[in-house]
Amino acid sequence: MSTNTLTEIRKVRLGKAAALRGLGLDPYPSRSRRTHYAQAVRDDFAALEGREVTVAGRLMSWRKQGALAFGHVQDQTGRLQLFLRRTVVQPTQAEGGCLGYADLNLLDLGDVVEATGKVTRTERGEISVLVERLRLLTKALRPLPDQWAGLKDRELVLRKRYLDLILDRQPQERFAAISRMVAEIRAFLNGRGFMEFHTPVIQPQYGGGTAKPFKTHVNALGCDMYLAISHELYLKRLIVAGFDKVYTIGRYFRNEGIDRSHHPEFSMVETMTAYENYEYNMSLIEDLFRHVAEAAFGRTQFQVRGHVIDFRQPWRRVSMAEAVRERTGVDFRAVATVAEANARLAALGIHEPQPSVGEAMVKAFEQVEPTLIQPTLVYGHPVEISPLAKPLAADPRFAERFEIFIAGMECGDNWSEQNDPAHLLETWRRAYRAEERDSGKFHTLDFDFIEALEYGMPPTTGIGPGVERMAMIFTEQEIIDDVIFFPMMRPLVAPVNAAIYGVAEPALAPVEDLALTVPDFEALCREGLLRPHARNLALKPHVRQWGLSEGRPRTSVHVDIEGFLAGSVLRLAGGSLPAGEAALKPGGEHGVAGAGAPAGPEGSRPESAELPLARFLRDTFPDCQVTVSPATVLRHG
RNA sequence: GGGUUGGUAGCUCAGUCGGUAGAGCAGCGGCCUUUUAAGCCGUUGGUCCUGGGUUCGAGUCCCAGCCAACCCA
Repeated sequence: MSTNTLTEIRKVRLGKAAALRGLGLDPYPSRSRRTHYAQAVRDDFAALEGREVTVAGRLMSWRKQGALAFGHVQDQTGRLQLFLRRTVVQPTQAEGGCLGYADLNLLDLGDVVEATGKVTRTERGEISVLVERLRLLTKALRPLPDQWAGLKDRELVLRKRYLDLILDRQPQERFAAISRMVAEIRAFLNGRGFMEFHTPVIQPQYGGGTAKPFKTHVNALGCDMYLAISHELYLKRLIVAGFDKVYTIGRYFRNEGIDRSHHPEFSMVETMTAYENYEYNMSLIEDLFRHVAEAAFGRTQFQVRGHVIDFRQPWRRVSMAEAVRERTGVDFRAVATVAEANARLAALGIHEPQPSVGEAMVKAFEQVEPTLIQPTLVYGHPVEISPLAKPLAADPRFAERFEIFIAGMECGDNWSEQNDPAHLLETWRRAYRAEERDSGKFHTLDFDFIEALEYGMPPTTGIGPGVERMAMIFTEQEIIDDVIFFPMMRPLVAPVNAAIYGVAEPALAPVEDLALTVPDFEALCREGLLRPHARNLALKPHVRQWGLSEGRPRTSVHVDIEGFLAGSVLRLAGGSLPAGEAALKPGGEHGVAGAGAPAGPEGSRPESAELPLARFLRDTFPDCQVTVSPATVLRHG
């Protein structure tokens, strides 16, 4: 049989799965009886030699030598050799699900197997399991990439990260380390008395930062919302509520550029501590990094961008003004006017005039950043760029705010929170311009938050180190995609998969909900404002019933129309009706449920009757072929 | 945003001056009682990213596009 294209390989393997079923073996049984990990067998060989163990994992190598066979299983801890003798392996038998030596050709590399047998050492000295019972746990339908070469295609590594990890130990260890790192962050904060809370990812206002948000729509509420660009306003509400030390490991979404150190979706550890100020946080962040280094990685020195960074030393603390003065010779504290500040900037070779002295200093500071190699805390940012921070008592032109720099990278932004509601409102009002609402340049006006502050938030301070930045430092990676397991990429259906799965075109885009009702939709069509995109329209009615257990059954109905919108599905709302009424309305004037009165018992498929909407479409767009699927009925509650 | 590079079999890669598309691994068939770059022999397998163009003839040259990476801002 000719087998080489992926399609053919897949067919052969499906055939093997069928053959296994023919032998009474389930190619996808429900569980394993593993007793030992590979690593444990190797580590405890002295104690385990001659004793029976069961190991399980992916079959990674396979060498048959007549009546002998050798292979390796790989589990989370590593690989272990399987040693098979024809005379020792139990023959195929349905009960127990054992696969015998005669049927080993039904196994493929990449299958997940379980092997039971005595721990032994082969003549060449490799610790092995002399297999007595072999079970297939999962049949793999696709071949693994070449193991010797590994996955080289960077695009494939990113798109199919799981393959890279099967083949390569290094990224496997890296991502495990990142997981440990996050666990240690939690352990550290919990140990300091912090409480972890969830804050909303979908927010009506994207407050707490300046960045372009992702916009989304909440159907149930009929309004637009934003994915979080920050979580601090919610943490502060928790402080108002009376918790003194809170944190979240938040998911952040910023609709901005992607490069080697920025990703639209990322995470930060964000804390809020009441009754303390930024100086508390300087110590907290230092201790946090030191704890993570030692507890999750067992060392304090790391290679970052060609520098050896040592987290054991106390971190340097310097004011931004002083750091700029040291590096450039310009002391912006002594600069009185914007004109003078911009002249100083120009002298430094920066020909981008800034609107304030403070912002000019920040611009000049950009020259300093790359020189901050060992962990450095830079405090005293200009208040102009610190609308949520408190001014320094000693010099109100600067804020109680600090940033962390490591190997020239900014690794966290932190401050004493502005808790004067009148002052904050004033600041926001000054900066806010409605027409630039979604530009990402200004804080939004979150009156609900101001209101919370007006009840009084104690003095509060927070830190916000980026999880990915920390991961890059501690795992010594320079590209953010190497610490994000699933980096964001354009969706892609490979042609070979399109063929295998019978996808003619890229899958339809997610449902486009215009929040239109059927009558509105029909009216718009009649007026010629809406026209179908394609000739073939497929109507799919959906009936959803809920509230049955509460004795208040409700029914909502909607129709998806494929082909009406280019590349997406149009969903028409049918509203909600008391149960029964919808069911009893076949062909009711606009009742889409008429397509399939949900009268049958649960799970039954109602007959598809003529749908008024379908008739309308046929009448209005005579060129179109209109097909109606049976209604899908969903019941819950 | 700019520049550079890449996309050929499931994977890793060759492909000369424009002349019928190649290898290794995986797969398939056979052999084999101690293997470890994965035993030995045989064998199969292609949307050369897509679409145009030039040409008797395009993986190769030209144009446009798609996807990605790397570097710079």
